[in-house]
This record gives sequence, C-alpha cells and structure tokens, in this order.
Amino acid sequence: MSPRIGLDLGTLLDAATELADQGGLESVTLASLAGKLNVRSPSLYNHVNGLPELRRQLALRGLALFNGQLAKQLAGLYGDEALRRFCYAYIAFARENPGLYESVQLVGEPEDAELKAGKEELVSRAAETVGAYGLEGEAAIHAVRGLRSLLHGFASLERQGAFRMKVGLDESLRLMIDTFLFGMKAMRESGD
Amino acid sequence: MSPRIGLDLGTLLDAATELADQGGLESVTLASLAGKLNVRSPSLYNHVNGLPELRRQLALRGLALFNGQLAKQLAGLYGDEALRRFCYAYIAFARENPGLYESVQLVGEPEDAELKAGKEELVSRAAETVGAYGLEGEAAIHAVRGLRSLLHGFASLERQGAFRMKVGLDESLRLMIDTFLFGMKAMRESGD
DNA sequence: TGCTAAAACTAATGTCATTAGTTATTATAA
DNA sequence: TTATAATAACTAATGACATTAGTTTTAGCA
Repeated sequence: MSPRIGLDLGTLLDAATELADQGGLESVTLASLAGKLNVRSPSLYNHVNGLPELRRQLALRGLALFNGQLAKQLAGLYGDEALRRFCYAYIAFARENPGLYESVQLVGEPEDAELKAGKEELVSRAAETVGAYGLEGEAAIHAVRGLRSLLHGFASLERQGAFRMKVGLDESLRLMIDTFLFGMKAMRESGD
Repeated sequence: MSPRIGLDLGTLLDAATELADQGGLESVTLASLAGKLNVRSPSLYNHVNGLPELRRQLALRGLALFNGQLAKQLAGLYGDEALRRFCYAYIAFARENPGLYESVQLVGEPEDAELKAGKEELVSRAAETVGAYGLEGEAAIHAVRGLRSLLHGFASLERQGAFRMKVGLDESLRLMIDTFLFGMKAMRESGD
C-alpha cells in the first residue's frame, strides 16, 4: 500500500463523527477508527494524542458547531419566537449530529477550560434567550434548567429509542415545548 | 487464601452497584468487580455469564426497584397529587441509585423481552398517573413523553454536574415540575 | 467416610490503547 | 538536481481487559 496517506486531525474527526453517529460514542475506538481510515492504530498518534484527546476534540467540534448553528438561527429574534427557535434548533442539532451531541454530553474533565467555555457559551445563549423573554435573576436560572432538562431529556430518550408508541414525535415535541413555555409565561406573570 | 468465598449473583450486583454509583457504569468491569470482591475475574463466570449479562442484571434490578418504589409511593393517590409524587419519586430514585438509574438507561438490546417488560411497566405507570389526571389517548402519550423528557433530562444533567450556578437545585426541580404541570392543565382545558 | 457438583483457580487467547523505535516519503535548501 | 531534515506511517512490544478451557479443591450429602 501507500505510506503517507495524508491524514490530519480534521479527517480523523470526520471519520470518528461518522462512527459515533452510527454506533454511538463507545464504538469509536482507535482500532475502529484506524480500520476505517486504512491505517494502523499507532499511526493515529501522529495526529491526536490518544483516545481521550480524540473524544475531547470531538466534543470541542460539537460545541463549536452547536453554538454556531444556534447563533445563526437566533440572530435578530427575540422573546417567544427566539425561545421557540432555540428549542427546535437544539433538537435539530441533536438529531442531525447524534455522535457529536453525545460527545458534548459525555466528554470532559471538570477542569478542562476550553470545553467549559464551549458549554458555557451554550448555557449563556439559553440564558440570554430566556432573559429577553422576561425572566431574570434566579427565575431565569430555574427556567434555563427546566428548558435544558426538557430538551436534553427528549433528545436523549429519542436517540435511545425510548419513545415506542405509534404517535408522531414531532407533535410530541411541539406540544411539550408549548406546554413548558405556557407554564413559563404563567410563572413570569405570577411574579414568583 | 480461602477458595469458596461464597459469592452469588446478589453479592455481585451489590458490589457492581456500588462501583457504578461511584465511578459510573463504565467503571464496572469484571476486573474491577473481581478486585472489589477479592477474587479473580474468571471466577465471576460461575455467577454471571459475562459483562453484558452483568449489566443486564443490573438494569433488571434497577427496574424492579424503581417500579417497586413508584408503586409504593403512588398507592392511593390520584390526579395532581399522584403526578407530583411520581415526579419526585422519579428524581429521588435517580439521585439515590445513580448506578442503577444509568444502567436502566444504557443497557439492553431491543429484543430483550424481560428488560422491555420492566421499562414498559415504568411507562405504563406514568401513563396511568397522567390518565387519572385527565388526559387520554394521544394527549396522554404526548404528556408522558414530555414528563419523561423533563425528568430524565434533569436527572441526567444533575448527575453530569451540568448545573453549576449557585442556585438551589431542589427549587429548580420544584419550579420545573410546577411549570410543566401548569402547562398540562392548560392543555387539558383547551381540549387539544 | 467418600463422592459429586460446583466454586474458585491457573493458563492461554484475542482485542484494545499505548509507547518505543524504525522506515521511508515529502518538502526544503544547498 | 541532490542531500538533508522533519515527520507520517510502520512494526514490535507491553499491559489492561474479557473470555474460554481445563484443573483443583471444597462443601454438602449419601
């Protein structure tokens, strides 16, 4: 065969993302990745420093893409419309990029500053969206936690195949979001 | 040393549960379990047929405990009170049994009938609770999906350490549940 | 007291991650 | 154009783990 295939980190991440999309993050091993790239596992160390670092890079890529898509979708929107768009964009990202979404959830030491920054950007954008919706201070934090729970739970259960009934998932998603936003409106107006 | 320590499946699962509670499901290996039990890994095969079966047994135990606790807590309750109790019991189980909770989520081939039965019992109980709350048919299915999303998302994010702000988690939980139930009430009354 | 089932063991194989050290290719500079 | 230096990919080797085969030994029972 031909030595010098010309790998680089981007190519590794592309292939790893495909593997993760298909078989889940746990199916991404240096062996499976090397196999997919027609290379021996040790060769991968020329481009990434081991499996934990590969997973970390996957999470960083996932966060960059996720934050970028959210920023684009939310540009110029406010209030109710922005919040709804946030919800749908969140689920769309998780559906279209299951491997990256999973890596964002599972990967990372608590001390990893770069990863933390990416995650904080995500939460901040949620907080801004909720803030422009009329909630502030602790109420905003509670609201963001509720929204994240709802969206991550849906994304995670849907991916697991946990919703088995023959009833439309998109309709469930729409109703769930409506239900929660309606409740938030009531919270805001009751002032507590 | 002393051969014949007297292991059995229950002891294995106790120890595996402890390991999973501490380091997550992925930290439960036959090697770590054997180490904890002062035994060589192959000895474990006298009591359980490999790592996948150990994880499956963990999930079955988790489901039995989860379903049992829910049944006990919900006995004699109806409507709003039952639904609230369901929510708090769900989160309490996930908090008190993080290893078992994780195994219930992650483990299982789709064809595993016993596992499927345990999961269906869980969903059925949610459906009954929602049903007695006044929602039926497709509306009940949507409501159950929303509730499961909210609760699983919260449990999962809390366990990940994803809620970092210095604001009370129990207060967030209470508000989140109130918000969703309020929205459900509105849905029921709007008739859609 | 001796026999049998089975609990725990040792030995061995295969997969994976990782490290060390080698080969050979590409790019660059004389 | 050719020699050199950096480095991509390699082979070989080690150590952790899961698993299987085959052995020892104990506990319980006839």
